[in-house]
Amino acid sequence: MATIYDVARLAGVSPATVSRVFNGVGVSEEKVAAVRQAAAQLKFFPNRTARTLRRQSSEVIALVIPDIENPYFTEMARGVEDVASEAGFSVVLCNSDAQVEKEQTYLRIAIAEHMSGVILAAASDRTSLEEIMAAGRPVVAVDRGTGYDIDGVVMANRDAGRSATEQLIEAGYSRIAHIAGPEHIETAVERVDGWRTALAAHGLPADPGLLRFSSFRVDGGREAMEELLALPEPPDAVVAGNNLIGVGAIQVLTEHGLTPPAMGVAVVGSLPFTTLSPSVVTVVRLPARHMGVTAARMLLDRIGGDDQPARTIVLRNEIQAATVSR
Amino acid sequence: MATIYDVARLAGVSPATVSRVFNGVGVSEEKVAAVRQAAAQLKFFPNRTARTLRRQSSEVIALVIPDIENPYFTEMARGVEDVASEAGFSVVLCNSDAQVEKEQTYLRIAIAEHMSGVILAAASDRTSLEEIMAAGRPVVAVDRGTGYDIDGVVMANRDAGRSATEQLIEAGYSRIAHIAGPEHIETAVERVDGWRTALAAHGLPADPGLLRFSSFRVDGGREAMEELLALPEPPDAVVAGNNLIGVGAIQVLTEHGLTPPAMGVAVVGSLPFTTLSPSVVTVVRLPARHMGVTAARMLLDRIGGDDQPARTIVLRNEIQAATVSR
DNA sequence: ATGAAAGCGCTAACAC
DNA sequence: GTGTTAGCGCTTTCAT
Repeated sequence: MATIYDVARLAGVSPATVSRVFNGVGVSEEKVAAVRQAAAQLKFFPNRTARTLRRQSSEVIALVIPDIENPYFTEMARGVEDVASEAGFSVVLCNSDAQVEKEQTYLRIAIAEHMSGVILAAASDRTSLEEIMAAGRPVVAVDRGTGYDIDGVVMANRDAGRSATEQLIEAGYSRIAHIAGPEHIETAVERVDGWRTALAAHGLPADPGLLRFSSFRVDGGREAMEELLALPEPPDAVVAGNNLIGVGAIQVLTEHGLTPPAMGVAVVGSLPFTTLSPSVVTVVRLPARHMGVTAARMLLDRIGGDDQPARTIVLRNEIQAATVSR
Repeated sequence: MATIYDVARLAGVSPATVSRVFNGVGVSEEKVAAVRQAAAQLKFFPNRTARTLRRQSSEVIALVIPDIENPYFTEMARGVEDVASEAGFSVVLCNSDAQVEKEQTYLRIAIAEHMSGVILAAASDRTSLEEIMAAGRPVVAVDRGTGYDIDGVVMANRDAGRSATEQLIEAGYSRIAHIAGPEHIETAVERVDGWRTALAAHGLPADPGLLRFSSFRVDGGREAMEELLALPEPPDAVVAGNNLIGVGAIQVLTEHGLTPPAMGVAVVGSLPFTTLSPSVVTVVRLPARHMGVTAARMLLDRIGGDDQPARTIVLRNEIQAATVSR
């Protein structure tokens, strides 16, 4: 690999001048030409590691998410990436696999690699940001809060849980179960809250047996749905706590010949790649891409030196109601 | 941020000793203890940028894929990640968005950031690897070949196309269309080949109107399926060139009241998050995770200095036939 | 506008 | 086993 010195020698200038050419500051026309020509000839690309070491910062941001196989997060990632690359930043995607330890490792890498900032969908409410905050790197929380006083972008989760439930009530269902995500994740708890609120508002029972905490994954949805169906008095409808739970629940229902709307189904989150007709399942669409875009903008602002007090932005959902009921 | 010098001073040793402690070479028990204690107190983490600059290599590999929203690639990413992190490497995921220019940018970043190697699912047959190869960084191709003499892991695409088609033939369909991926992508072309072969072997027509080149995405599948249905003489079955095309095609069929098996459907690739019964659609399962695992192992071997001639590994598929026909 | 030179934080010879 | 020291390739004062 050619260095700045090789280019300088070939172009007959100093290393400093080569650096200036690549950083767009005042250099005379002729020298610019000479340097560019020499660089091309040597296939020179500036060594980013050296630049980062010298500058103590790099145009890279980290996006840490708990499940790279969940389309909700990849859609968000696209939003982040579009904004970041527009601004000349690269995004490195880190999959914490919902484990606090892995997450911690990635946060340390972000510090140690001089990344400019982090967008984080926390693995749990036990996530620690001490180190990264001590390092002075800006962090924006997405999807879930963190317990720290930092910027954040979240969905209107209570609303989402409530609307999903209300749609089922309006469609005439009355024994409405809820398969929620893990109890230690904020979004899950808030959606449960919405489900409770809606039931209470309509004088329906929130039978504890109808609430299942599960994982935010397909198998979690499957297991919980099986349990619900095995109940002495099964529900006649179910609210799925996220997209993957929805997929799992519907799979099980299909296997039992209870394809919606035989049993009512409402899902918080878009159904990824569904082949179902949109008329049979109520979906509360969560603007994942928009969340990514917003978070990236906030982070870039912070990187740019913005130091106003921390803000949290709550994104509104869009409901897409089933038109068919049983 | 504390440096190695700060730690050395506090622990009463030389910077070199601190370095040794963090790199696991012979240091006396007491000094190790002193250094660890000092490091903890100062919240010291080794600066990776500096280490990378010095060592001229970093324990990071890049995984460049054309569509981060496609579960096929994220599943593969998990495989890569599992192997890599086991070996102490981090993976940075780069989304080329199927654009050769973006891909080129990421490859340059990989060079400039001293990453140890790259796993690449090429955006197109025009992908250039000149620079990265000149930089001496190992590259392993996945999913698609590259036209360069490098290691690769690919699926048995012809087989996949052929098996998918034959399943439909055996189920009694005779006018079998194929919605393929882009014509400039190897995997797409090979699957077309398999489709042709199967039809020929059974004396069925490969009507040119029944072959549609499209994008490897849901909307590509949708458009092509609409076109096929609008034909004066529409097909009675269709082979989808990948998972997302399959989703799009089935969506359109459902909207037209032609849910499989009213029209036969076979998909090359697993249907992500499907809520359909497995009995109605034939699926050729592609071992995406395994592909990632294999590629990561090959890359790590190369990084470790392995210099045997380039190998290409072809992964076998598993067919999961529909049990219901019309 | 340009060059000389210092130094970012770490590692790896090389001495002892 | 441990310390000294010279860079890795770049940016950035400070002179000129």
